[in-house]
Amino acid sequence: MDAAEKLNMELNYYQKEDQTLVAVDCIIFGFDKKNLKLLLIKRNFEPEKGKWSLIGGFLKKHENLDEAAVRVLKTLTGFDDIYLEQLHAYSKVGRDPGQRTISVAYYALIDVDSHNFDGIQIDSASWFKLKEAPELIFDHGEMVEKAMARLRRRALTKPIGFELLPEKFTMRQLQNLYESILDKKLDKRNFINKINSLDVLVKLDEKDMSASRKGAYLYVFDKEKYQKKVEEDGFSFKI
Amino acid sequence: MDAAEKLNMELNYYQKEDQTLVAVDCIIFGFDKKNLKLLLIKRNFEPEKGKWSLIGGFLKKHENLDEAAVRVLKTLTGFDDIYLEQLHAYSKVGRDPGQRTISVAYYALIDVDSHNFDGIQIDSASWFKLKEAPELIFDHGEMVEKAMARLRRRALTKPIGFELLPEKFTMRQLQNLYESILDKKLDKRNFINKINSLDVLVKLDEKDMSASRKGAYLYVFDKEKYQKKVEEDGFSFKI
DNA sequence: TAAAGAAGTGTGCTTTTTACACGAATAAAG
DNA sequence: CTTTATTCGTGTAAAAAGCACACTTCTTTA
Repeated sequence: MDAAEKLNMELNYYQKEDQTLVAVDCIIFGFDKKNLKLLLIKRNFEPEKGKWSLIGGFLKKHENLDEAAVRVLKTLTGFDDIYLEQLHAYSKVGRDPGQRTISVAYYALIDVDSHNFDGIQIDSASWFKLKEAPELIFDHGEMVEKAMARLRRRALTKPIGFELLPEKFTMRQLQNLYESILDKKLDKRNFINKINSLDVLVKLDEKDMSASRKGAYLYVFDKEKYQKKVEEDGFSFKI
Repeated sequence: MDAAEKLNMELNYYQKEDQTLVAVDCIIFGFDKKNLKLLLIKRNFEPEKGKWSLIGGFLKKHENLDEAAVRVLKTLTGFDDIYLEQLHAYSKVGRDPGQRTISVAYYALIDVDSHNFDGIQIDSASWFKLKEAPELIFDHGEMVEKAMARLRRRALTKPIGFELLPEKFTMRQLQNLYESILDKKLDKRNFINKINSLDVLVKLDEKDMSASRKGAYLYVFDKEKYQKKVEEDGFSFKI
């Protein structure tokens, strides 16, 4: 039997193949105008009851992975208008001691302040500053690491940072966000010059008075303008 | 029943969850010193018999996804020392008409000339220039697109291009490779200056006489030097 | 010995990135 | 009413990186 026939067999006789549980786990990043945070739950069920983990759920027959991720996120937070991006599939044998499971990780970006989490669906969920997050079960720590690396890269080349901010924000808040994501201080003037040169923000006449006597002008991200620039001029967002 | 209990149920009663077939599909890129190519097979089995596709196989209980990808690749090519990287999980309901299957795509980089494909395991496999590749089954075309985009990004920031070249190569071959990957002409002098400024190649005393009367010096990538620079100086490879 | 063809090499201009400091505005405290 | 405290907002110059660009060298073959 040559290799083609072997593959043939594999592909024809689907019923002989091993089936697997497929899970979706979500790394949920939030930003509260100051710190980058992670939403975790304390498991009140086995296995690993009492330990902290990402939220997750299993893929169902009738849905694709993106839909499963949205469902899982909505179950926990009540929101379904949240930025989600597939990250990586984790499949180590024995990663979940219960049963052979592979997990496809997604990361989500939420503007914490504009979403009311009072109605949060799970009591034992809470936000942790990234650096103060507890140890996580299974390979969830690894997932968070990879999500963070992905976020760092993406935020430099795509305007996803705005997903973490309220619709109206100050330059300072935007800079704080980037400083949190990149984990380093940026120069205020250079940052503002760079952002302005991108020419995708609209400066409002309104001020945010919450952080200073003087007040700081509010800006909004002009998504249409951004997309038009991308399509028409091959513009690329780079910070 | 609150959301926590619902998740609890989901997570506890593993046996009630839908199981899924998990496949691995490989986008195999090759470079023959001139063109970037794709290795495809003509299916001599159902479904979609007679059409072109990526090679693939199913994940088995005892292996993780990386191992499955290596196995699939070895089955087809006979080689198992090939660069592989996970790309994305595809899960559209009905993507495979046979049975509900999700597929995790991997892309592979092969130096075509140094690998003897005479002993290739499947008769109906062949290399296609990227722009001349036939239409593919299922969502394989989408996978190739995404792999290409990933390769373009990666090759600019990681020294993975060398995986596509023989151990010894000329500057011109390296430039041809980058021109193929980026699909644009590069300036010879600027390219060489850039590469030399990275300081990770070793120029040999040997010449390649195959492409010119004069002959062109051969170079090798100094992997140890590269890794040392990354670790010690935070060096980052950028083309 | 002439012709052909790829190999090899450096400079000046433009653009981008980086470093860096002070006056303006305003509310709160006295 | 005046002072104080605090954040906001702004520009320039130097350095580095990117980019455009053309001629000579080498060697084989006719």
